[in-house]
Amino acid sequence: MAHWLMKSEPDVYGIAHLEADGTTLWDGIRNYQARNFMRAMTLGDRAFFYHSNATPPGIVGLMEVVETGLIDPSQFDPASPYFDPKASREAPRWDCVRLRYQRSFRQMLSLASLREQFDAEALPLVRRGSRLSILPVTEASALRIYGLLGEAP
DNA sequence: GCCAACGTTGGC
DNA sequence: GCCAACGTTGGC
Repeated sequence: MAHWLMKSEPDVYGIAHLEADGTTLWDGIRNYQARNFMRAMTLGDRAFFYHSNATPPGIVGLMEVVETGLIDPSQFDPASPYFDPKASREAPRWDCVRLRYQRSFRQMLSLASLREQFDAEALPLVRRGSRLSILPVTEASALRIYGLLGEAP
């Protein structure tokens, strides 16, 4: 069971939306490195839900991977902002996973706090200018994150 | 609004 | 294949 961190803007799709929906398709990822991390996910993996473009940005909750290897349907939809004219049903380019809401943490763990606790090697998220919307989290870093939050793993 | 990081595109 | 220009993400 691996840990990941996945970013979403709370105004677009925040943890409150996921809590209401129960599960969600993590679609619209159009970055190959992020896509490849999704491909590496396995059932039962955990993902920290991170609010980006928020004030402050930070980790707000926890999700579980419940389906893997799904084709992202938005790439075929001309009306979608994620439409990709280079993708076809015969040769899809983007896939995604399904995530289930697990819980919201009692407090947010802000990026500023994470920067006090981790260097970029231990948690690449804290690197200045980091843009990747999906990142792996080592088990050591995951345990420390739970500890800082006062939450059980 | 500015800037850092970095992927993509296109000219050659 | 190189590289400059451009676009996007996202923090501050």
